[in-house]
Amino acid sequence: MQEIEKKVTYSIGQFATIVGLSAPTIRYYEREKLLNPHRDHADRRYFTKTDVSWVKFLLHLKGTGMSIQELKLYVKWRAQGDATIPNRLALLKETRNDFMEKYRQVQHHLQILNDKISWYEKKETGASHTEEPFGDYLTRIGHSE
Amino acid sequence: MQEIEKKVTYSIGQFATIVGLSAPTIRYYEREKLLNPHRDHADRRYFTKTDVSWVKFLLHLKGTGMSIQELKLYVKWRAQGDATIPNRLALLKETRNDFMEKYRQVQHHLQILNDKISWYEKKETGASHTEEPFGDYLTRIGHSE
DNA sequence: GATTGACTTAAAGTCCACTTTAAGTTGTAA
DNA sequence: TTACAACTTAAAGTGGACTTTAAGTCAATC
Repeated sequence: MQEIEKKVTYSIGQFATIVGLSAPTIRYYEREKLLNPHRDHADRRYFTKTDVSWVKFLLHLKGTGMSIQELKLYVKWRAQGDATIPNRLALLKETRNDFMEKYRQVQHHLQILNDKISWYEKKETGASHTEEPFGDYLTRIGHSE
Repeated sequence: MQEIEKKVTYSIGQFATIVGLSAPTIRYYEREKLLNPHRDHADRRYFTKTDVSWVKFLLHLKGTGMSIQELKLYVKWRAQGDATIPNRLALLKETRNDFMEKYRQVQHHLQILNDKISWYEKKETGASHTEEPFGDYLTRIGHSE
């Protein structure tokens, strides 16, 4: 049963749909050496379930802020074997550090956005007599800046 | 005392430093009509504390995912007065919705990144006999995909 | 056997948010 | 009064991550 499953392959179009990218993007990733699909007798790419997992993993890394260049580096190191594990680990930890920093900032941005929405809602409801400036409002609720 | 405070002004260079942008970026924002600073007798821009608060607020919105185009729209509506409050509120709420969606995705990306780091750390420590593939590891800890 | 749709390539184009360049003006300090 | 830093403008350039174009190949269906 698993023997049968392992033979499943996808064309670039199918693969692109599965992973949520466009076919040109898949080709672009291949040019950047993030992927290297198999080729059939007519030189057409085909992809396996392993490729699906792999690109999904890359997209997770990308989603935490890694650039294409950093992904390339990671992929290069990976191809060089276990000796580069410290390099890869360092890269991932740095990525996580940068991510956490941005994450904190973004939470603050969200807080201000929420405050502004509340302020507008209050203004809409309270009609005319509610004329408190947004800056004062922020200070009052303890979110100055 | 507040009378004195109110007269504080900043040159574009000082202002840029305060808000954490470059002077050319400030000029760019002005071209995009997000800002409009005062001018002195020699046609040089000067900025007030109100401008500082305003650009900081814009940067909070930007930080939640609003594009320059969306900020321009917001600013345009703002200039049109209270009649556009519903428009602004709708824009901010849409921004928040999009933000929350991305936020959830990004949390998942982070989880996978963390898992990968743990997996490498385990591999580094456990040395040779720890040969569990990452996919299996994810499944085992309940973070498949 | 012709049409269709999905594939192939290399190269050029796009979008966003700035950044840099080039040429010139102004206020202060030596 | 000359040097210098900080400002002014319009326009061109940059970087990242794709996307589009153009010209062609191939396999399956009518």
